[in-house]
Amino acid sequence: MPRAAYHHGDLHQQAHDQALAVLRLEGDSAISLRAIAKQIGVSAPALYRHYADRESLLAELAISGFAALRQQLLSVDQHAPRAALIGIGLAYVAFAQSEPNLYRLMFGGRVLPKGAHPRLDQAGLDAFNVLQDTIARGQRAGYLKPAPLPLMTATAWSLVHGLSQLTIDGHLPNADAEPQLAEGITSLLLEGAITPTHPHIDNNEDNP
Amino acid sequence: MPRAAYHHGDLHQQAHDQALAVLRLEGDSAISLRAIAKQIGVSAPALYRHYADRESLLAELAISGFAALRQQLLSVDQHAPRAALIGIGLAYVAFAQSEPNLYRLMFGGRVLPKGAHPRLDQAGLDAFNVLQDTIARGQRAGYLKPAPLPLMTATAWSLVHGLSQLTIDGHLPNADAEPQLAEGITSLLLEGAITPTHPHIDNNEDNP
DNA sequence: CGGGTTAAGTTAACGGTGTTAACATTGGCA
DNA sequence: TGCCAATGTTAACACCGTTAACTTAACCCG
Repeated sequence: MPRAAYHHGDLHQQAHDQALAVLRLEGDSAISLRAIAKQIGVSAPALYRHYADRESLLAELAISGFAALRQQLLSVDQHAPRAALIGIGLAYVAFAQSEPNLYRLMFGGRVLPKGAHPRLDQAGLDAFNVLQDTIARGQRAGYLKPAPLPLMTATAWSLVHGLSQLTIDGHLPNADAEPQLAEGITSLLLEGAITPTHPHIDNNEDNP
Repeated sequence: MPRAAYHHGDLHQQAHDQALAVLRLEGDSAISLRAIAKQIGVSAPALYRHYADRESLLAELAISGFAALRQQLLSVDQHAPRAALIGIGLAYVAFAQSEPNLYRLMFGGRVLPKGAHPRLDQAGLDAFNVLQDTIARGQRAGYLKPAPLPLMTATAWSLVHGLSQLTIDGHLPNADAEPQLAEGITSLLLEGAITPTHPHIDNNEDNP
């Protein structure tokens, strides 16, 4: 077996795990190849046999993050359209809140420019498609308006992503009542924000 | 007056400007105190007379960013409620798209943990309040539902923030038709995503 | 006007980083 | 068995943020 062997045999996976642990605890900027190598008990350049550079390591973490997010979204019950939509939203926000640093890496944008890591882009698309399919199902069931699918998907994605980002970074004042917040927001999108008493008369006067 | 003077006289502002220029071009991770000092023609530790550390410099950039965002939101015409709400949304997204790297710094979350820079938190709140006031006005005018104000504000903020983040990072497929997208999304939130059959009149859309 | 206090700059240095070059070791296959 | 490719090693380069100790200049006050 591997008793201080020259060839480690498991370096790739072990570096991945170690980096993920550091990411969870301290965020992506705290991930250091040298520190990871030292922790594993290997020299720093050894990591370059398994990752082209630091960014590739981070990309791989983000890829597994998107896969986990996708799994979490796939586990939502798709029976009733409304429950499915709200369930997707709650699952999405719950993922972000349970893995804030991983989520920030996945969507940070600072690292990982769009086209640099094709597998990353694909993983993001795969998660995106779960949400899109749920919306399309809601439309086919007649529950959702027949608005253009890209528009509806962009709206839903923007809403859950924005809420996730704002909550995990503490930007929302009145941060009390979080679970109700996510559900209330989703409901508000579904049912609309304007008063349903009259069909919209646009140029309404505003003073009392 | 000061030609190659020992006391620079304007170092604080000049470092701020230089850092902002680098931020715009290459993002916050490319901001280096040593490089900025060299560019200005001063030694690196001189910057520590004006900024406690690198993070403080970044915080100051973010503060001025929030002030600029607030000004842009304040310039929206507040006459008609619906136009005001859509205008705020468009102005918000336009700001993010015109200053993507600055916007990422302001909301990145990686740098600048919540309570570390009180002036930053206050600047964010000031911008937040412009949006919140607009929503409250819409409620007083009877245009918006009388839902809890924090809920409505969180929803609107999440939506525009999410859309901004997703578009500037290129996460949305079908990224065509951007201006329509922002307006369509805002309208969708206002009028609701579900088919208006539920409010007990003339329902003929049917589907199991 | 002169002198001291202090704000604002200097160089030198510490420990850390990603990354490359050149070399060493090993496992597996012809 | 012998070679080759994969996978490690050490040394080194060019950066980085930050601190300590020192120097210069500006200003205020007696």
